[in-house]
Amino acid sequence: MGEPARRLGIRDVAEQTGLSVSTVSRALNGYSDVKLETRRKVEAVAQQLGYRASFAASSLRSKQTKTVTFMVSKPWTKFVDPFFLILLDGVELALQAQGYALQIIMARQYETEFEIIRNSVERGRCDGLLFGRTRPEDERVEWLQARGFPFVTVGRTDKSDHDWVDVDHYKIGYQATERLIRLGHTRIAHLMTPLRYTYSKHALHGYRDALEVHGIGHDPALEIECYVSRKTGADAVTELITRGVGPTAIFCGNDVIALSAMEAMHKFGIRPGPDMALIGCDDVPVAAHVGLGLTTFRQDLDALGMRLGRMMVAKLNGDAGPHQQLIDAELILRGTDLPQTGGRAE
Amino acid sequence: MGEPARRLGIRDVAEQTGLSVSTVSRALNGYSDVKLETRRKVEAVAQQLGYRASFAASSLRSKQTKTVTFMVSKPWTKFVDPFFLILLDGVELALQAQGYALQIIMARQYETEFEIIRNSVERGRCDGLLFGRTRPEDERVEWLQARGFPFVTVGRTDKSDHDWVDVDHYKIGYQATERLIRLGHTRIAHLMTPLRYTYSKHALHGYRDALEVHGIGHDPALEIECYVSRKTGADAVTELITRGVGPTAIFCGNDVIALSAMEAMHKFGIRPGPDMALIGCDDVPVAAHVGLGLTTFRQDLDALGMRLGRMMVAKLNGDAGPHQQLIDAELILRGTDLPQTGGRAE
DNA sequence: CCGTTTTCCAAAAACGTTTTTGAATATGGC
DNA sequence: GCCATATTCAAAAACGTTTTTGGAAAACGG
Repeated sequence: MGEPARRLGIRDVAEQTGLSVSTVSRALNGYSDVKLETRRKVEAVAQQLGYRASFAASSLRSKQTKTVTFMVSKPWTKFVDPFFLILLDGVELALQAQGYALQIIMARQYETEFEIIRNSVERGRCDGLLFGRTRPEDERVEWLQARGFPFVTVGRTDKSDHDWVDVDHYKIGYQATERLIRLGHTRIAHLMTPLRYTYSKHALHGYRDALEVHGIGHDPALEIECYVSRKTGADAVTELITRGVGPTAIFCGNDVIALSAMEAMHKFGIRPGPDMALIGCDDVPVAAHVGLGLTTFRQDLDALGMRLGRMMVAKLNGDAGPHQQLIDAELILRGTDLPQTGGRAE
Repeated sequence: MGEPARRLGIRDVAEQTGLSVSTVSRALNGYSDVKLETRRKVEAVAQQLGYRASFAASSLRSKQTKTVTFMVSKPWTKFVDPFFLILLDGVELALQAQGYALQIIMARQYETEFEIIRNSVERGRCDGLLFGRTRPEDERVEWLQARGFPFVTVGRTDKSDHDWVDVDHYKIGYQATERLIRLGHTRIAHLMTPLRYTYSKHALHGYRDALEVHGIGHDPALEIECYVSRKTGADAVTELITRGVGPTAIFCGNDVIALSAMEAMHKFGIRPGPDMALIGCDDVPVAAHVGLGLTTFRQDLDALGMRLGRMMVAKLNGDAGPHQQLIDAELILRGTDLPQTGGRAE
């Protein structure tokens, strides 16, 4: 028999405070043309009533959502790559400091990513977009650029005129390979992350350049592309062993591949480290605790995330750009980067 | 000098098709009072123009967002617990099938969770809410119940009249403990997840009940609460060893704790398994590959997620409920659940 | 062939804000 | 004391949809 439970609206605050709706709105949104005393009263009443502006209404009228969407891709979430998660933390921090909210959305597969982006952008569900796993020719980037919608990517593309942050995978590939060469290795395999991603190519170039600089030619049989499920690091190791192409060291594109590779080595009775040097990338939590400790590269993801967030905010505030940031990874020496022994069985 | 680039609106579709705005809306939303031929034409034009309804406008008018928010807590994202991530996959699948979108939002700490929920609900940013890490007395649950806002939790509270899905941690605790007792152990420690969470208490009860049923009293010195950073599983093991309370087996509330415990054991020269039986919970990806293989419990998270999603949809569709689902975990026997040897040094 | 129902569409109201515009009052300079 | 300006607020328009309401034309029943 009661009221039909209307939504608590700005009108209620206006009535309760004896002011007009417009004044209440301006008071709550921090405009300067409202007396301090009035603002106080409005805030008090709003607080007491528990009023908050309807998101739909305010974003319809003001044409901004004060929200940034980060799109994550499924393959990574499945195999629980900490990469994006830790990144998100920094992003959120940076956005929040400027009054923006972060909202995360999952994409089941690459084909749907584009659709998700279109939907988010065309329906006006966010003011800016963040995503990773960029490809050299990335249709998402092209579409967003054409529309002039604000976005920052984690990773580069072939186009250079958009905002991005990225880890210097070229340097990682170069440093890892050089480290292994210095340890006396000459037959160094590279278990690559999927080459469709730009960063995989960067790592590959670093790897090849390091070999070349030291007078070692690269051998296609030692370069194997790995995937999350189809062909894992273990599969690649099996391939290397059974084919007898005889590497004595392996540089893996990421730790998941390295971990998987280590597992296969155990099956073959090969000790990661002493029998087969190994360097990974990402420094996943278990890397330090597996076997002798996996030598790998650590990235300051918190910093990367913060930069990502700040770049987004800058763009949203009208800063033209393009802003681009390349950050270095740090080589974490542990137990698996051992010298070439030569005295191995076989 | 061109047009000021107005947003593409439903009006444009109406003009292009020669119909009224209302008819276009009804056509696009699948109402039955529009001729098939007309609907086709509208859809074609909308498609061609690339029109999509403004989210703000449509949700303002229709009072629904067709969106469900899942709130994840930071501690878990930091330590990259795959738990919620895999869960999310199932949730998304179930929601999407019913035309709902899933949006994820991070909470930096528990204090902000409540604020985030209030903001999402009061500003009308979503139609339903999903979250985990429930506590026996959970203010989030109470507040949402009082407001009558649709939500489903992952985990139970002391109130029984709301929707939830949960893993039967009582049974896990009971089974793990019983397994260790059957192996001859009588001094069985329990490294607990934080007791503020309901599920930790369930596991503890299962542990204690199993002991009691087999005539073993529980020893407070063997029950140690572990946290993600402050007091880890390693710290707890150190405490157990240095205090000399002499357990021969440990049941850990989750695998992260177990992994950390194993690390400490190595420091003490204790072999997980032979010297100290160990059972974890969650079956994180590395569990199978660490040492002898960690014996643990696997939960069908995909199924749990799907149920969670379907429950949410049911609630959104007006199904009264309450719906509650308890799912069993499966004991995965690997290498660390070994019999009591008795012949250990000291 | 007339009255009734069904089918299909359009006009207008409504959603809850923010922004624009304007106006009353207070303040300042001289 | 008067004009110009600053301060503070209110009325009304606008945002882009969906929903409500109504009405014309078509189909139907007898």
